[in-house]
Amino acid sequence: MNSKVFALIDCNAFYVSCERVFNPKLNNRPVVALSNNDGCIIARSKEAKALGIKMGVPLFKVKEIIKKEKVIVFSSNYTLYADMSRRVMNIISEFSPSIEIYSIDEAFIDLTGVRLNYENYAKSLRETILKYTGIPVSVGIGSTKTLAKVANHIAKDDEELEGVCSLIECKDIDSILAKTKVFEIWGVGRQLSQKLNRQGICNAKLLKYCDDRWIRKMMSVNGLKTVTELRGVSCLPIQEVSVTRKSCCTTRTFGRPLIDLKDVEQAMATFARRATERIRGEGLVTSSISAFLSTSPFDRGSRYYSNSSSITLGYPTCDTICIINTALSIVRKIFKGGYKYKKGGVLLSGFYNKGEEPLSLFSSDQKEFPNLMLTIDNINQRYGSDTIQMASECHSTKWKQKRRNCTQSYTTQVSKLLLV
DNA sequence: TCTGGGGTCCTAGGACCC
DNA sequence: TCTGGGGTCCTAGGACCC
Repeated sequence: MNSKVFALIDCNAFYVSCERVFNPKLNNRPVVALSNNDGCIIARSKEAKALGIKMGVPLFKVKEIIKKEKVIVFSSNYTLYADMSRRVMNIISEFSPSIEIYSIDEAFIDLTGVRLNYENYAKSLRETILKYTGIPVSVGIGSTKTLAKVANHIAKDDEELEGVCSLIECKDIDSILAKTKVFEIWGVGRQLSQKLNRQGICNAKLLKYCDDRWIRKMMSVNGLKTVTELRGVSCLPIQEVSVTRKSCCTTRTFGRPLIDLKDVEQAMATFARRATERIRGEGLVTSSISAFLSTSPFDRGSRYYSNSSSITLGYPTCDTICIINTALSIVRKIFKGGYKYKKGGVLLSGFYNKGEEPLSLFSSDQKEFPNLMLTIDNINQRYGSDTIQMASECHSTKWKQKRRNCTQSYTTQVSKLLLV
């Protein structure tokens, strides 16, 4: 048998589940978790879904339901979620040597050649994760990653399956695909599904039997891969080692609109510093710096403005001072007075591993402070990421985001440990 | 009052080369 | 009268994912 077996492990309502681990009173209650700036709902418990609260909806649009039904609302606590994710992933790695961590709450594993019953294996994985971390997961199993995704949806929806669904022994995958809307297929988003629907292709079974050349034209090369995977032919392998990233950005919606250049500069200096600290932690240097600013696209009362620009450096660097200065020079160029800025960001790209960057013939005036950077990183790692800032940030709080109801860092700070 | 953040990949079109 | 063909590289914009 040369057919492959993939499993997708996906945490159920991950952010809500993390909060429940440390506060069991939340069990069986409607709970939601919010995006940054307390803007949108990005995780919902089963009970909250049942109230009709949709994924991604802005908080203010469901205020009524939340009040009436006493829905519990959390600002997102990424420090906690990242640590809980690490624990879940560690357990999954023990069940398969071949794992791809796909997102904070999802991982693919390769089960090809496992001699045990796949469903039993998945059930024991699920029980172990629940027992050791308190996080409930669903497992979908299929001969391709795309089919494992389909199986995972079924495992989540059908309570009788106890969180595990395998399509490996399934004799009639087509009838399952017929019940899967094209929008639910991994890799088919809003635009593509509308386009397919207009052509009369509304479910995965119809898509599976379309002509290859037609699919290539409609959905481009990745779309053809998706459809090939629906047919049971694996084209998307497990990506175990994370390849070097191609870009790194820090962007935020400001807690309130900024009007003055000085306030915008302070926020953007912080974004530049955080992005630089991240690439430095990964041993990278950047050769291209971009910055963007925009007003709110939802504010009908004001004129919309958005602009960005980038600068290519003559010499790649990971020096915070140099990168902040470059970012601020872009900010001064794209900033226009008289607008209410609501969002900004700094994007770094054109990376090299430190020590492998090309040397420049003309960069003798380049000033860098590697020892200073190392010291700052050590301090910030130990005492919290914003402990040492650059003077250009001015310890600014004007742009700071809303975070009305955020739980503490139960697992990453000794002083915040839960007392029992 | 109030609408997230961080990524990847593909394509079309323009500039440029000989 | 009549104005090629083949290629690379870069960028902006749009699609997708969680």
